[in-house]
Amino acid sequence: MGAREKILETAAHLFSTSGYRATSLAQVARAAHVSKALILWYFNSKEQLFRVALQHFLTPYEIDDQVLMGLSESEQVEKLINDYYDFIAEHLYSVKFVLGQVVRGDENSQELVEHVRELYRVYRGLLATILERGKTRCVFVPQVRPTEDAALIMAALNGLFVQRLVEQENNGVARELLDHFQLTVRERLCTPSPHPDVSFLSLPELLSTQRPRR
Amino acid sequence: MGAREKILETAAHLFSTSGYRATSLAQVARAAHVSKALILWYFNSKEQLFRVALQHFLTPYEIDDQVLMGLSESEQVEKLINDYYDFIAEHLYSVKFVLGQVVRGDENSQELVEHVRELYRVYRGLLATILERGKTRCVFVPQVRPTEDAALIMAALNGLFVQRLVEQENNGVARELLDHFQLTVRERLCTPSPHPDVSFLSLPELLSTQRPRR
DNA sequence: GTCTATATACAGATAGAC
DNA sequence: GTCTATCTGTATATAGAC
Repeated sequence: MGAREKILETAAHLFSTSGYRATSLAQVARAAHVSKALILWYFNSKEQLFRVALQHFLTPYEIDDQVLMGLSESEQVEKLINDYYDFIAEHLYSVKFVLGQVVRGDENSQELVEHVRELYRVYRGLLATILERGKTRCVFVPQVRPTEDAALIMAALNGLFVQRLVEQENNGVARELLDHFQLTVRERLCTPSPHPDVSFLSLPELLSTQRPRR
Repeated sequence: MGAREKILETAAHLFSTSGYRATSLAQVARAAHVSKALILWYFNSKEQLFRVALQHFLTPYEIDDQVLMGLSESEQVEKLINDYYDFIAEHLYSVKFVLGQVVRGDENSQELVEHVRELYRVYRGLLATILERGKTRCVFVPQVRPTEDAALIMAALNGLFVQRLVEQENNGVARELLDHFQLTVRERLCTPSPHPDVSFLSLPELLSTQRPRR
């Protein structure tokens, strides 16, 4: 790996974990085993280094909606939720960083935040579309309000992420909560099966009266 | 207002919006119309100024659970949700700051974050207790899992907050989402009335029937 | 391309006049 | 109490040798 690449990778990592101001060129230089001067030879200023380095963890922030082909609406929702969660878990340090920039309103990363904001909207729109389709196909309950419920699902997911940050929980506990969330979402969205287990709960029966076929 | 007070207020505001490192004593001094030396005469170091200034917006972070007296379990949940949301809306800039510290893991505000973490746990515990009681009293559906559902509700609330930050939405849109969330929570928790009006919206009536005495 | 040496600016903190 | 002047460290950035 060339020195330039090494610098970029190191900078992306340090900026992500410590933020712009808290990361000095000296730190980057030490961690990348180069001199400060070399960094400024490639990138003319700290700010430029920052911008270019951001592309490193901005590129993978793309949505691939091909993978939803052939799944039922409820499976699609389930998959979108899991994927979102997995994505955050996998890119934890950079997501944390972006959140930090959002919170601070740092002017150095306006473009970054805007990009993420856009991805966020796309994701939510995708969810809403699926909810809408599932609703018209009567796979989902008619009370579903696509836009609002999509926003709520996204909010809950973001909240689970924040919860994990605040509580400093390990992934295990958070996973359990996600499973519980998946369950809750299914119960809220999906039309109950024609032969519900009536033994205990009365709600499903109630709703089953207004349930047409697939 | 004395110079000391002026410094404290200015510092609290600047630290809250820009963070510890990004706020210099010179800035504080300029904004408070005093000299740097005076700041260090009152508070011996920048860090100490930071700590003392934090108390300014840490004090109001208390939970008053007396106000829940005389409400039904479902009303209690509703109130807790609204209060949490209102609190965040009201203390937006300091909550943003705390979130920023959590995200960054800043060692200068360990105590602050720990305090908030504790309040968060108490709030969640309170919610869980109410859910538990409502469940045994059959005001809530038996599928309710107090701990998990409380955590989920908190997560959704935090998520709504983050959503608002990311989307830079005005309070109006966020309010609508909160109302939709309240509705969703009620539908999930509350036992349906024995004679639900299935025609369109059954919920408000629903709640009025099952409201027992104190 | 990569380095050392250095310029320049600004941070937090101290000394001491008033 | 409040100030000006100054010290010291560290940050970004430049100059120039190799």
